[in-house]
Amino acid sequence: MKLTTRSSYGVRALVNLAIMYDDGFPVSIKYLSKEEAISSVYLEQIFNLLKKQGIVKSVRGPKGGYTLTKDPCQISVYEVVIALEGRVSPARCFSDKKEMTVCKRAGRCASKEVWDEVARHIKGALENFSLKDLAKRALQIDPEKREKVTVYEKSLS
Amino acid sequence: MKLTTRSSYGVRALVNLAIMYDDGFPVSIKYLSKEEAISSVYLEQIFNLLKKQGIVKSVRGPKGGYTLTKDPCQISVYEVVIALEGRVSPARCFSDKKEMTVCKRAGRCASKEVWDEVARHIKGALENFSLKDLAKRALQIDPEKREKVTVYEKSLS
DNA sequence: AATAATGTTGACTTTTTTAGTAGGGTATAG
DNA sequence: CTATACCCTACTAAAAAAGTCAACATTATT
Repeated sequence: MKLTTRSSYGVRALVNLAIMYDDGFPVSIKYLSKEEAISSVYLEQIFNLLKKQGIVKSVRGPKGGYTLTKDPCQISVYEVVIALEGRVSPARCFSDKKEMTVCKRAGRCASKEVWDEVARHIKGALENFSLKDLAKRALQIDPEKREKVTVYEKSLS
Repeated sequence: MKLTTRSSYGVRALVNLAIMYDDGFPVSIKYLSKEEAISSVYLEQIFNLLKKQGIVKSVRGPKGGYTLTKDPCQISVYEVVIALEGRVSPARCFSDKKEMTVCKRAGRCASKEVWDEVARHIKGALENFSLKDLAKRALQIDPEKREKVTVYEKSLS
């Protein structure tokens, strides 16, 4: 019942974009990878997926980077997890995307109903958090965060 | 965000024990592996874990097998999943068993709170299902189930 | 126009986990 | 005694996850 690092790295990185959203600066992989201590090459892959799913857009060249396509309060963690993980259902008897059933026994399987219910709960919980919420919380928790952001943004001007 | 086959196999197999609980017969791996179409050697491993966690007890020798240690209405799917999966938390920044934190950033990590919340929801959902519930449902769903059980139990007498 | 800082892409490698096998035990009903 | 169960410790193959590499495309700045 676990997430891959893609989701957790992805969410952590996106929180930074959310913090800087109003300022309009694109955020570079380099900054993110330093700030979150994640391999920059790996982060690139992750942002590739996020871009494909329309969660971020990119700006190339110097002072380039990524920005959110929507206001952070409109992006739920659920959306991000689905983009990076593909699904949220604990069992593989069925998938999130297609309503197509994989396991042949699913029709006569009582436990399928359990996993189904769990998936609904997970979805509900994840939908309840927006990137805005997390950004707010991150600033509360880490007092140095604001400062770091300011320094980075100044380096772009 | 997925479960391994251990949990789903385990739950499916245990539903059979729950159905036969009142009759007092031990259920053999052989029967379970046939009934649920799961490799019998693999199922043995799974029941080994379940036994270690005190969910089932075993009877050796001919007509032996496994039985539940408690009434099925007192065994939640959560208990089973924890026994087989070890945890229910989506991220690995912390574990279920020890309250020990693994990720160094956990203290300053806003997203940890999300995974925490999700874990609570998953736990809640899983605790809401007992093996008794599933047994009942399984009999509703599959009309032939009762018959198969009867045949098996007769072969033991 | 040159440069350097960025994103883009696809293939590659390594590590970890999952799922399952093999093959030897031990206990016990009949 | 023997067949039928559980018991235990390895081992292995396959898949997935995590991460790396290399070559390239775009663009702000000078």
